[in-house]
Amino acid sequence: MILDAALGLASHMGLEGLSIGALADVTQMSKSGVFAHFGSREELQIAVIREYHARFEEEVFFPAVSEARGLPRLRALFDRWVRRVSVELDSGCIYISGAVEFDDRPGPVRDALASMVLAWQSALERAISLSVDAGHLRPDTDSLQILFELHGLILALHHDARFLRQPGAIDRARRGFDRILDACLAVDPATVPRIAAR
Amino acid sequence: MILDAALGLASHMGLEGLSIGALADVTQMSKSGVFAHFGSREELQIAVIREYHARFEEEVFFPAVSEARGLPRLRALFDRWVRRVSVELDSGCIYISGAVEFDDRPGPVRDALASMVLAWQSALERAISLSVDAGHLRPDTDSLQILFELHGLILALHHDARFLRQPGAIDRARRGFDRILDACLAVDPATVPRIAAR
DNA sequence: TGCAAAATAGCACGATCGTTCGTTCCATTT
DNA sequence: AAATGGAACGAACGATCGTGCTATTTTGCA
Repeated sequence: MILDAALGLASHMGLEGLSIGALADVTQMSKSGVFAHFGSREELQIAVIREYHARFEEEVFFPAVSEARGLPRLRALFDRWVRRVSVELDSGCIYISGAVEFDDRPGPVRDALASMVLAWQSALERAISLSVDAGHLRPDTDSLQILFELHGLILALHHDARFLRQPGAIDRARRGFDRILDACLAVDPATVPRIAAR
Repeated sequence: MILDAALGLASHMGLEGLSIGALADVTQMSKSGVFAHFGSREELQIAVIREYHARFEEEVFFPAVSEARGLPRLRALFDRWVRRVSVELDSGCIYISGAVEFDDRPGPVRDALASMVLAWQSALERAISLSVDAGHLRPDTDSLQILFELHGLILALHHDARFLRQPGAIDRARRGFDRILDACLAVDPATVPRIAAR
């Protein structure tokens, strides 16, 4: 319950803005009562990161891996990723806000955050590579480059939707996805039945 | 001099992490001496944003508009943008960090930040539209979509270079730029002599 | 039902935050 | 020579921060 409140608070104020006092107010507990559960603010932040990671896996990664490997799975991953970032229209992505807050603040919090982000990125890169192996994407596809550009779409979505409050950012992200992958589609139509269709 | 120090501090700690006490330490002044120049913390933050905007214009926008309109100018804009975000490898982009910090914190600071970002985005969009008008890009080019994707490349660059400390992010951003624009190049080779070349 | 253990509350601490106030110093002007 | 203005200073304020310590309450198990 405390973790849940902490996650909600951190999504609004960022990991740095997450204070034990505010968390105590929200949970109707005393500061020391909250504090005892974590032992330090850093541990609280790390616990929040881990919890966010678990939910991210549950809502984005796990449901998507049940899709057929290759483009369908990749599309499902991106689609759920988009939904996660934009549905959280009033609860920002901790991966993104944390990356900005801790980009030059070394320490265990940054390490925890980075390892989670890297884990997600490598999972996504694997899905891209699998699409190549499955023959859906051209063999000379640079999967790390695709990863970079897809990540950029999500970051731009987060920026435009959350900061600039521009509607239509979701569509732009999806259009970007299609455009990026269209350029890498395998030329042999036999190997790609109709997977690329929206 | 104070503003200069404030900018350096804000690039490292973010606009929210910029404190008057720390600024006084850096400038070897008293807190009240610093404070008197701005009247409030919010005014200090806004002054920093304005100063950053001025420097951004000076280093990115103004030199690029001296290039021939169309693709050369657009490429120059992106190139200087990339350099600004990555050269500041140890002094983050305030536009980007500020967008995350103030994405759900209404007020004059957010307004100032948003207006600067929007100004820059519309300037970039104009450069894209000009490339269409000049015949360098296909007439059916969606300039706002291009803007969205280019912005994504910059954000991904900022993320990978600053947070993940991954070398090669600059190249990925540049490659992304080429890929995005290659797909929109006008088909008539007469109108595009050799502008698309790296 | 009783008892150990865990959870929570209460209180206080040093530090830092933004801000206000009165004062001093120096340069410029009258 | 006197008066004025701006800039910086030092001290202090209330608030909040994270973090200890010590009771007290609640919980789960024998």
